[in-house]
Amino acid sequence: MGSLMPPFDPLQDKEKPEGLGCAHCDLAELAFCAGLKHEDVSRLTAILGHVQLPPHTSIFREGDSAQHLYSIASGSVKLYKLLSDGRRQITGFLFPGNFFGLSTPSGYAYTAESLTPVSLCRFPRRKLEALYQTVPQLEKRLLDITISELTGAHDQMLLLGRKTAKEKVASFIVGLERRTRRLRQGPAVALPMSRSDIADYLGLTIETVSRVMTNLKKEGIIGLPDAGHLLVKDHDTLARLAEGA
Amino acid sequence: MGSLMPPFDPLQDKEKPEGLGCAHCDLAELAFCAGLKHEDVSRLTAILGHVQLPPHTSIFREGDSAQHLYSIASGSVKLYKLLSDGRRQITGFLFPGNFFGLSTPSGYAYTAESLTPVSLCRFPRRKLEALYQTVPQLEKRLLDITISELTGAHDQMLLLGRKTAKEKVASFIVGLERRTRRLRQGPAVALPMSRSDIADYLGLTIETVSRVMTNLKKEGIIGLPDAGHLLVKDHDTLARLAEGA
DNA sequence: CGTATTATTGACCACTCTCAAAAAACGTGG
DNA sequence: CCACGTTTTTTGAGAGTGGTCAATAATACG
Repeated sequence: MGSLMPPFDPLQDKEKPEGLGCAHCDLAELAFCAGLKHEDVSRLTAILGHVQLPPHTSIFREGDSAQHLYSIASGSVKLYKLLSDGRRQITGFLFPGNFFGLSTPSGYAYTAESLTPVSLCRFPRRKLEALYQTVPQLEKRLLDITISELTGAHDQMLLLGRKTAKEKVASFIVGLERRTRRLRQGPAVALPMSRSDIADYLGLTIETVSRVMTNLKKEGIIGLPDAGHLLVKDHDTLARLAEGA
Repeated sequence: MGSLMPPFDPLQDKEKPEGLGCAHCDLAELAFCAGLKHEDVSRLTAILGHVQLPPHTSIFREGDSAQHLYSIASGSVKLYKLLSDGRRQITGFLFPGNFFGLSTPSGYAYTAESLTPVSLCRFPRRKLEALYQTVPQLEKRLLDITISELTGAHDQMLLLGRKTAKEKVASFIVGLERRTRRLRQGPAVALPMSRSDIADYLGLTIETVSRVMTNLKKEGIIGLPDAGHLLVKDHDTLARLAEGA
């Protein structure tokens, strides 16, 4: 499960200890550097640090005081919240170019954990906030990102509150396919998360997720070449299922 | 159902057609004017318009091109999304001081509708964005508001995906009580929304909401003096239920 | 390979939904 | 102000989707 998100070579980052990078970052147009002038990107580069993490490692926990913001260079990450008895809700799966760690004064609202080996850009919150004055574009960019995340959260609320199991799984696959489109070469969609993660993302059990996946496969809508990969065979039908039509 | 949110007098706004107000707006510390200098508040006042609406009136619809942002002066509002077959998810109930209408380039992500008679401050998006340059505080404020809404959305995802019917209703009551605390005089919490609205907010049916309410009442945790009002009798037990403990 | 973990499949069950009816609240007009 | 019809809420009986518990199969890993 180490090479599920292939487009970025972890070695690339390991070789340049700090400060470098970002110049040849393929993600320029994805990450929140998007649309910044070269000199402003340099200002960002000046304050960020690079972090490498193995899979299944906590990046920060819900309630921790929020010292950093993160952008994913390679690998994937999950965000989740827990109830006291262990029930878990995964609030998002993140991929290269995605941003996370924005918080209220009461600390991070969720736990962040690597799914695969990840390479992260880490921005000290204080320093980033100080940069707002020099690069006001930055704040605009963060607002846009946050609004876009809020919109996604609303979609997920509709999914969790009102969709059937089959519609939930279909929505998950459609969303995953879309969000990882530019990161793939082949037709197979990587599933870096476990069935348990998918279940906790959709408000279902692993058994139900497994049963629905099997049905979709039997109906010829998807293929499951191996655990860890998925093939969208009938995108239209899947999209129609996802919208509950 | 016309006077359920009593602390603000609709007449007050009717008498001053445009432009005035805001100076004696009790909500200064709630709304996004919070912490602005007097002259900056004036700049805001200069671009905003006042809107009065009767209950059960659409303010804007999902997908509409987003021309305005809104702040509630008095009354309450619901936000919701629909599936093609009519299934509905209410994503939020809003009260005086709350802000809504932030959107991505693809338009509003949800429909907004008045629950009671409402008095709104309406900000033209273009003009507000132009003000960012003069009043950078504004953008910071909007970012804070959006992050805070995103945090709330994550809480709601946990509720929708992982809480039982009883825990959902308890969470709803606790949240409503907290969010309307400074707007009440008496001990009774106003319920400006219908059972159907509550059901669509919690991902339940009206029957289940009604049954759970009846149970909570029989257990002496809440009181239901009349439809439209609710009394929290055992706040600790309710809060414990809400957290699933 | 052998062991541990994860995913699938099966049988059964329960929480919540559906359908239906009664009760209460609301609005309207006489 | 009350009678009436309408809408909303409550209550009840029964059903179904998805959950629980358990066993098997597949996969990962040392």
